[in-house]
Amino acid sequence: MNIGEAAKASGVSAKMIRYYEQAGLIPQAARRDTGYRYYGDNDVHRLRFIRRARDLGFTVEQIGDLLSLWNDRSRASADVKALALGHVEALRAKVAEIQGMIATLETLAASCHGDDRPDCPIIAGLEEGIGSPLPRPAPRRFGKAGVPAS
Amino acid sequence: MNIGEAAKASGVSAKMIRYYEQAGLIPQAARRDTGYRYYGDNDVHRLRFIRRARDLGFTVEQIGDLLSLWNDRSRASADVKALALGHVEALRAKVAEIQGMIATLETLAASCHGDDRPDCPIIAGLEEGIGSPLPRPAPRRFGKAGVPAS
DNA sequence: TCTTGACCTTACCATCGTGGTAAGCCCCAC
DNA sequence: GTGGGGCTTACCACGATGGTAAGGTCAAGA
Repeated sequence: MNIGEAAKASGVSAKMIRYYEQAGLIPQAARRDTGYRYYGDNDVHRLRFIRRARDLGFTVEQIGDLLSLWNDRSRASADVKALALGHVEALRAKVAEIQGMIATLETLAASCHGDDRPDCPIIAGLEEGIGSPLPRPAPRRFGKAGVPAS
Repeated sequence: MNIGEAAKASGVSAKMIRYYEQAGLIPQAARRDTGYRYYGDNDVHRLRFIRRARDLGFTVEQIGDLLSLWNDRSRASADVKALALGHVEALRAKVAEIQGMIATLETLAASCHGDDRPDCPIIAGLEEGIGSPLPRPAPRRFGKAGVPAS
């Protein structure tokens, strides 16, 4: 099948299929005489795997590792589990970070009467520094690759 | 003071100060004869405000709105509160999304014995589709601008 | 006075995953 | 044979941030 059909069958856009190929996540697709890529069921299977891993928040790089593990029929399941649990830890850290933001915002919002009057503790909180004067530059351990945007 | 001092005083890197200026978040800085930008205490105050808003996960665009509200001494506190609570909603959605990922991963990991043997339900889950066959393209309502990377 | 090093300037490039666009070729159905 | 849709590559864009390079400036010390 052509790339469009593979896209429909796998849930990965044609655009992203080309990107994954270029990124080395999937092998170079076979080509027809015209230059069109063509795909078989195996390829779609692999793409679906990738799609699901993305839905679970793995980065493209991590998916590369997962694919290696998938293809290595003799690897220990412990290796896979370690990768998965490591990712869970990263996700949890992200959640904690966001929940900290939520808590601060809710505290501020709770003390804001939210009516016609102009004075507002939310603005004041941003001005003055909420709890600590400057929460310090944030370790940013999960920057960029932490969790995909969507 | 020069940009470096303003950066230290505000917790915003010189790089980002220039970026915020270019993005219209802060007005064009005054310049010395040499072309050096210089800043006063007001500017640092504004930068600190921005810094804290970023720490709370507001996007640069939203911070623009916040700054407008800050500068508009006659706006209703309700306007600020609405912005803040809207953001809280977006953050909560993000948390829910990530927690869904965590739940799935933990379910998979729990059923993986995690020893030397190669068979692994985590890989199988990615292959077969975890719960629903294809979780469907994800509404992606909070893409890009949802929550900053770090 | 000259030098040195720290600071400033602008203009680029990279990240990460995704979407868009444009120019041009290909294929199938009518 | 023609039209519309699919395919190709090669670009640009996003958002927020960091990096680098090439060049101007400033202040302190020799």
